[in-house]
Amino acid sequence: MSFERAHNATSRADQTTVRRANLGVVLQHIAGGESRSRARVAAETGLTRGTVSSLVGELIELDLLRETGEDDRSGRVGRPAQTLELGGRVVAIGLDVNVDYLAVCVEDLTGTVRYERRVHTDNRRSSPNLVLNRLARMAEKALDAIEAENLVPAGAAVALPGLVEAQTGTLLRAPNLGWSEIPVADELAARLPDLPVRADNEANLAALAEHWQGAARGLENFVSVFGEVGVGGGIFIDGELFRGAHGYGGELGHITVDPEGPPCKCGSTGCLETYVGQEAIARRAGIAVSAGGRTRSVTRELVRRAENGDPAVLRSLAEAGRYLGIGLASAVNLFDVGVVVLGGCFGPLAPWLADDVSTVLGERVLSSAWSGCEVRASELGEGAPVRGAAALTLISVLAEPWLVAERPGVPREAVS
Amino acid sequence: MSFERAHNATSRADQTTVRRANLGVVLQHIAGGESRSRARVAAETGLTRGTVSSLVGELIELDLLRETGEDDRSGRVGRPAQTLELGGRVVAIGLDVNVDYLAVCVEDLTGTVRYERRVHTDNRRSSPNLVLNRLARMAEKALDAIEAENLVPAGAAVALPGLVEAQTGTLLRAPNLGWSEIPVADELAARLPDLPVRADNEANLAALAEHWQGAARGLENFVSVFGEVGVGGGIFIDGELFRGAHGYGGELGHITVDPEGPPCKCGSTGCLETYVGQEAIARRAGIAVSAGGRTRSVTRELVRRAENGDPAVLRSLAEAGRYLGIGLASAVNLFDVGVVVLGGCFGPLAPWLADDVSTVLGERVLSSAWSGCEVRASELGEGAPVRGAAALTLISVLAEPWLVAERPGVPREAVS
DNA sequence: TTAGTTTGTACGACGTCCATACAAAACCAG
DNA sequence: CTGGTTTTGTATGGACGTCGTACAAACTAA
Repeated sequence: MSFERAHNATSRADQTTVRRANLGVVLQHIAGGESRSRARVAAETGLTRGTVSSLVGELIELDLLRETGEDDRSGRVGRPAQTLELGGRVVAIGLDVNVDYLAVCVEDLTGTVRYERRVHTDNRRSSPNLVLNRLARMAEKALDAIEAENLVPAGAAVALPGLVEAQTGTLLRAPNLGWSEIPVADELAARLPDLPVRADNEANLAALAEHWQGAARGLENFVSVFGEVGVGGGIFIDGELFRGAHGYGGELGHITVDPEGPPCKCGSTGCLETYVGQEAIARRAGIAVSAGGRTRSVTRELVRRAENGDPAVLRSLAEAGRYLGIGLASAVNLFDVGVVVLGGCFGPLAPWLADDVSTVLGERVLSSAWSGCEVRASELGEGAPVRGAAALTLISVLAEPWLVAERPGVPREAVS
Repeated sequence: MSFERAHNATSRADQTTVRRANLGVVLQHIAGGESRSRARVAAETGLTRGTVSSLVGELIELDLLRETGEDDRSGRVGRPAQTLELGGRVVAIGLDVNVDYLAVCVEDLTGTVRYERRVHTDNRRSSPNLVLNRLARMAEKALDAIEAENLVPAGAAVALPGLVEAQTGTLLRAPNLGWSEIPVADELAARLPDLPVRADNEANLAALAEHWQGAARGLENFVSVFGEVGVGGGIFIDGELFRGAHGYGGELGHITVDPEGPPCKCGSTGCLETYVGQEAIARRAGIAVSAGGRTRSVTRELVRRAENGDPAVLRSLAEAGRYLGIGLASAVNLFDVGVVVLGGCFGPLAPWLADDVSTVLGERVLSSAWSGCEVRASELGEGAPVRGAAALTLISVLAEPWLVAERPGVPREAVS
């Protein structure tokens, strides 16, 4: 199953093109909302009931839809509808490599988490090879659990804290991990036979997760900023993750917020990350950050002290909010979105950040007079990247359902 | 002819969908490049020769293709091809309202300018109504010229120096013009019967023009910065103009380059425009800018003095180059493009700007180590917005050729 | 029980592309 | 000059997918 997106490459169309498009339309319509019967889908999509019947039949064969048969509508005239529900056995695997943990999760088409594990290890001190071995073993256990429940994996994706070339799944550079030029997707694919593996930036996948099941549910356009040791950005435009030309767009952390500012690991000066990265916030707040310290515990300490009204912490967070606002304003001016989501460590800290961010956005966003910019806190927090990694595959399946038919693992005519 | 783009709104597909898509594929293939015969188009698109024949036949009927019959290939075996050429009578009108001039042009599908007029007037001192009347009269003269040559107008678009809601064609705010909340597209449509009119930001349209016939020909991804009194940005991603959620994205001029910088007209401080707007450059260079002075003469003066080695001017331009680099670096980090085009007044000044911009981009762009960012000077200069306005319609026609059949002005079966 | 309403399926019509065959127009070899 | 080869463009039947219509199924309301 290949996942390339032919965004603008106008390619020749065919009857099969029509069929595939309509399979996607029907599946997404049922996934997205209220319609739960063939007749309603037909009425709302404009397709004929006959056509919808045929499409639904194929989707049921592909194990992407189920006919539950229950219809609990009362007092309505006419033959009762056969209720359609999303998904049977198709699931996706999400993986996450961060500085101080590895994570895996399994999610089905409805967004329900069916399996989840998280292991805390300092990945800065291990070689990429060792870490990927460990992650592959975690994925294998997840695959065992999937098999035990008679589910079928449609694919896997891994979230990485660095610059990722999305097309090839290569990690170009992860300063906080100390890795560079690692073909992570290929390495994992070699360790996990018969499973398509993709790789993407953790901030991108966090944004995807917020759109899929989090604070940005249903939003077609928003910017999400993901704070950990580094600061990443995920940008959603027209219902799609925006990756830029090569696949490593949306790098919010290295927007210049002050050209005379402190030097950044990236080689530039005054990057947003040097002001609102976790280390910078902790340092200003007077909290010592050991080299091997866990990022989550730092955030917890910040939250604890902020709740107790520690003035140094409150000052530090206020400054962080201001700089976040400056950086986000540039992104909002360029992308013209109406919502900003604060994710990663900014999620728990949002109560002390959101107001300042909001104020600065009001001052610096050109279109704020017409369409104000709303600031929201992440709902998924630290778990967003793994969830987004799973969602990456699931969203592909919803958009291009026919691809699962071309997978060897998913029998076209399953024995059920 | 409606021009809405259903970007991600996966809508039901149909046989007519297939036909329309393939009409676009064939037309764009002939427009884009080398293929000039049915057989070659078939071979390169993957369609059958028979199907291409049928599609070409329809496109000829729509007056979008012509069979010139001449084939000057020598010494090649086989039956000679019937040469196909773009476009017969279909043209588009471009309009441009700037601070100190009005412009109109007529362009055909091959990108040839068939008519062009430019009138210098101080539009800051006139009411919007008066200016639009004047512009409409210029457009009418262009329509007369079109009719005299037996051409058919497919539509018009107007470039505006301000925030434009692209969907409705409403000018929300043009600080340098002193206009706000003017439904320019509707106003012009009312004055120009039977002609679909759209409106867009001048920087967006300048970028479109550079892609269509200028310095960014053939580039799928680039950022263009357009300097005049204000500073605008146009962003091209995946071969399409990026407009953002509401249609007023890409506002490069109001990226923050220094939060402690001077106040900007937009209400913020330290915007890129306050450093590299024409006034700022001229002021630092010691050139007086009168309130009603023409922007073009200021640029000419700057170029003249720079050529003579005026140190104040050279210092001012070096500083402008540096700040342009800082602002563009943020855009390049977010959009992940490989090329930057310097347009508007930055075009003629590029010899003194490009190196500094390039240097700063090398320092501040995160991915510069892998894919360096090239800086180019605009080829169309001041004329880019009008040309882009015409191109807006022409590109629509190439992508969605069937729309011209639904226009009353274009007879489906023309008498020829 | 009967009429009315809604759901899902069956079947023929239509549109579009594909595969194949064929005619047309050139070049090449002898 | 003539016949074979190559390439181009057209014509025709088949495959595929949606549409429109008709019809059976299942429920409500009177």
